[in-house]
Amino acid sequence: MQTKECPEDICDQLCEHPQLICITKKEAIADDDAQQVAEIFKLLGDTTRVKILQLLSRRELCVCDIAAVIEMGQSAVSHQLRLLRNARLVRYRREGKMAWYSLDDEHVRSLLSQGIDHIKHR
Amino acid sequence: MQTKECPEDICDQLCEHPQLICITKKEAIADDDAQQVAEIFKLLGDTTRVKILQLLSRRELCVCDIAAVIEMGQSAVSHQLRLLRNARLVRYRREGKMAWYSLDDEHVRSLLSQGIDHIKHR
DNA sequence: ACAACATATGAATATATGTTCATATGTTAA
DNA sequence: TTAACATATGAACATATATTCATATGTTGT
Repeated sequence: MQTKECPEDICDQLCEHPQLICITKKEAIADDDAQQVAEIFKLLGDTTRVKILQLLSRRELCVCDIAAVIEMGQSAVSHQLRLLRNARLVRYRREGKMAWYSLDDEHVRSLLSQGIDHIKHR
Repeated sequence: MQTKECPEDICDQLCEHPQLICITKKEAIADDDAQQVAEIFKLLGDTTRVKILQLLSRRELCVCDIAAVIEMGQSAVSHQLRLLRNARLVRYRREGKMAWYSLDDEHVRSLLSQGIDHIKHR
């Protein structure tokens, strides 16, 4: 982001419009923020993870039940759960041999349901 | 999704809990829907595209100005704009040599700003 | 028609990502 | 302790994706 004043826009001949660029740069999201935002959406940007998160948004489930419902291998599910866990989108608790997972991020619940709404209405 | 009744849950010995799985399957998102939802989030799940969409959410811009602001090559920007265009997240109009792009999806504007909020508050 | 320009696009490349397989870890019941 | 089980994880593989380079397309002004 810039802090200096924007020069007059000499342009209309040039493709790059200095003043417009200058103003726009000030409003631009910081690199680091953009990366973090992308990181969250990337996690929501996979069919398997969408399915898992949608299930977990309704109820707590153990790994093998998730695998059974979405019809994928235990290992694949476990790998995906690790990504979601690391990003703190889901939490889990151990109960004996089993691990019960649930959604741990209300923002994500909301983003997900908006995403689902989005595809329903168009 | 299932339509048949759920059997009694015999479980607690088994890992897979038949009744729970059955109920959960009925609530699960359809494969095709999950894929479409993931598709949208996938588009939001890249740093470059987040930057582009955030700029376009504020004002219409031409390709080379976008490139100047986010400091990337014209070609890279153009390729990304094509993805966004194909998914109808952005629209563009021609004005002579230039192409002016703007955001074309209010859901996406909302998702994006929620995503940005999300990383700000935590 | 030609040169200069803005944008688009195909091909190539490097990197990231998702799934599978084999196996490790840790718990329970006998 | 051992067997059975639920889950986690490393390695390997196949596929997807983002960027760059070179070049094509289409417009404007001379």
